[in-house]
Formats: sequence, C-alpha cells, structure tokens
Amino acid sequence: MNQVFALADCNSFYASCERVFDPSLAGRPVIVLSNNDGCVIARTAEAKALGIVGFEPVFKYQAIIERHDVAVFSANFTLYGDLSDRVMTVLRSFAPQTEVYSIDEAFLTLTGLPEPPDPYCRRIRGTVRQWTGLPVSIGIGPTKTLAKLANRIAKKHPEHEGVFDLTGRPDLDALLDSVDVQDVWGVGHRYGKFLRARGVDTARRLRDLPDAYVKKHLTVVGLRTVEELRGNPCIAVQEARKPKQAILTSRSFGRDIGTLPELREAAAEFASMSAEKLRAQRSAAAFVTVFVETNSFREGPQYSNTATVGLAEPSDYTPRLIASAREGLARIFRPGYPYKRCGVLLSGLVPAVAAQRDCFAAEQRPAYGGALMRALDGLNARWGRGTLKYAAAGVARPWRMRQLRLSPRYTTTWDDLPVARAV
DNA sequence: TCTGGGGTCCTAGGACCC
DNA sequence: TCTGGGGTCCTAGGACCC
Repeated sequence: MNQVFALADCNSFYASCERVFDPSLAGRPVIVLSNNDGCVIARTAEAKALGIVGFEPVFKYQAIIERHDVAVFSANFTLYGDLSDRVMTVLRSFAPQTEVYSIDEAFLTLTGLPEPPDPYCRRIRGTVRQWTGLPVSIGIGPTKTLAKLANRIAKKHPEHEGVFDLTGRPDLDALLDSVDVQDVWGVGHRYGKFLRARGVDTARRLRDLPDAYVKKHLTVVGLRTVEELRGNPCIAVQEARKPKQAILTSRSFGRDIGTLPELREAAAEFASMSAEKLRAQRSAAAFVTVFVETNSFREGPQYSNTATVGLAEPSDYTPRLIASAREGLARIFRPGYPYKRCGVLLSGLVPAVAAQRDCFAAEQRPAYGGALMRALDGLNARWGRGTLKYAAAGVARPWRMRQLRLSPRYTTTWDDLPVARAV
C-alpha cells in the first residue's frame, strides 16, 4: 500500500500565539522578535504584506512599524511552548503515528485512512483552530519531503484554504516545477546557490538529476531528498524523540561584556541551564564546551574561541559542570574585548544511571548531590525558573537579554492568567 | 632498495533544519 | 543603537591498530 504522510504546520506560529489571548490583534500586522529584540522571527500575513522580511534586524523596519501600527512582541517561549503542547495533543488524536518535528509542526502518518485525506485534514485543521485558537496548514504527500512541499503550496495559495494534497495528481510535474529548488526541504542556502548556478532551479529539475551527480555534490543526504521527491519514502516518521546528543545554552548579551567576572557569571548561568535540560532527559555529560564571541556585525577587533573540558566521569551535577565551564572560560578569555555572546555546550551524553565511574578520580559530587539536584529542579518547576539558583550565576546579571515587549505568560504562571470581566 | 591495506575512532568543518 | 538559539547528520583527514 502506498504510504501517505501529512505535515501540519502552524501559520506564523509565534505571532499567532500572541493573538490567541489578545483578540484586538486580529487582522493587525503582528511580529515577534528574537532574543534581545534583535531580529524579526515571526510575521503574520499582514506584516509580510508590508514588506517585513524574516530574520532581518527590526530597526530596518522602524518606520513601517510606526506608520502601520504593527504590534511588536519580544519572544515569549514559555507561552509558545505551552500552546505548542496543546496543538500536538490535538494532532495526536487524529493519527496513529505523529512526529513532533519542531515547536510548530508535526508529521502524521495517514496510510490506510478509510476516507480521502483531504477532507480528513480539513477536519484536523478545524479542530486545532477551535480548540487552541491557532491556524494550521496541512500538506499531504507520498513522502515526508512531498508533504512538506504540499504544505508550502497550501500556505502560499490561500484558495486551497490551508490544505493541499499532492498524492495522485496528474499535474505533479507542473506543480514541482512551480516550486523553487531552495524551497525543497533539505536544500538550504549553499546547495540552492550551487544548483541554481547549474540551471537546476525548481523541485522538478532536482528530482530528475542523476543519482551519482546528486550523491557527489549533495552527499547521501541530498540523494535521500531526491528519492523522496520521486515519491519513494526514505525518511520514516519517528515517534519517539531520541535523547539529545548535545545540549547547548547560549545567548547574545543585551550589551557588550568586557570583564572576566561578568563572563564567569554568564557561563555559570548557561551551565546551570544546560544542566537542568540534561537532567530532564536523565543524561550525564562527559564534556563541557564553553565559547565566547565578540560582535561580528560590528567594526573593531574580533575574537572568538572555544574550549572543551573533559570530566573525569560523566556528571549531571550543576556545581561540577559550572566549575568545568569556568575552567574552560579561563583558558580562552582575553581581556580587552567587548564580548557579545557566550555559550555552554554539554556533550558526550550518556544515560545518567549508566555513567561510567572512575574509581581513581577525586569525588565528583557529594553523596547528597542527587537529592539536591532533584530538589532544585522540583522547586524551579513548581515555582518558576530561577526560583532557586547558584550564586555563581550572579544577581545583577548585566549580560541579560533585552526584552522590552514581552507578553504575559498567560498559560503557565498564575500571576499572568488572563482575566475575563463582565461589562 | 624495499616501504600494505584495511579497519575504527575522533574531531573539525560544513551542510542542513526550525 | 539595534543582527537568535538550539539542534542533527555527513565527510574528510589524522591517529592508531593489526
């Protein structure tokens, strides 16, 4: 039996989330900014129509924003994460298999459905809208890559009303010819440029390239993409999320940071945050990597460097990881530079219970360490992130992000709960 | 004068995704 | 003045082994 995949993807997800709890935003252009209120990372259709481009710095659009009364928000990932969970819950109720692919999209398997997939997906779309308030578009195809492509068509052409089915279409070639090669899932900036320079500028032309040529220039990954464009499924729906192999916390600072003590605090904070994510997936890390960077967008002396510190044995104990991050930082810190970004990466992850012990190493953590971490994580989950933290991460936090236009955490914090009043 | 071949592991770098 | 953050996978090349 031919397989059928669907990709459900929320429209302008972050911006749509802001609208859910503020109906006055309906019909108004809305944009959401990256951390530090730097770039535009989400735009509603109204904002796109004004010519606002994604991932461009917001200051370029100041005039447009004022003239057209664009609603501007700092990214509120707490809110988006919670609304994402709600959408995924609805989607899961409609398909035997779902893969949550990102915060705003999921693949569904619809193979063997007793009815045509198009009307079924329109029901899914209506239900998501009704139960969560969020608009979603759905693409249907014989492979994940083609479902993705169908989703793009559904979004681009409003006349399809949010659902497009690419299976069994006699005009498939023409449809694939209407899609820019770089809009194919798996073809990014570099490959797009490479292919276009050789006249391969549409999805159909990519599909029809010889295997050997694709493998040579786009590796086996590209070959999989091409096979999928031909309708041969190579990429399976993965229900269970594999544990992460690396965990990174990094930030650009709200302002330049020049001193080691301030950077040490930032590194400690990022190590703590990474450690929390690490314990959430019950892993321990064997390596701690820290990096610092100056602002490459600006003139002046640049410096960036990375240091990796190996642990005597894998650990999930925050003080241990903070100490290693600081050790790495001490190695790469050079005075006199205006630092803009820092991050802490944990790698060499193993299941915490199976962590290889080193009987000759100095004690990595006290006997009460495990209980302490559980208490720490429990309190922060119950009362909000940062309720309990290590003093090493500092209090003044001069490096913290700028978020001037943050919306309330409507769904996850009692104090931010929306209130309905009778008038 | 002659100087293998194959395997594994690790890392850095580069591509991609959202 | 103001330019995100967090991941994955693949390949090439070097170290090392037999």
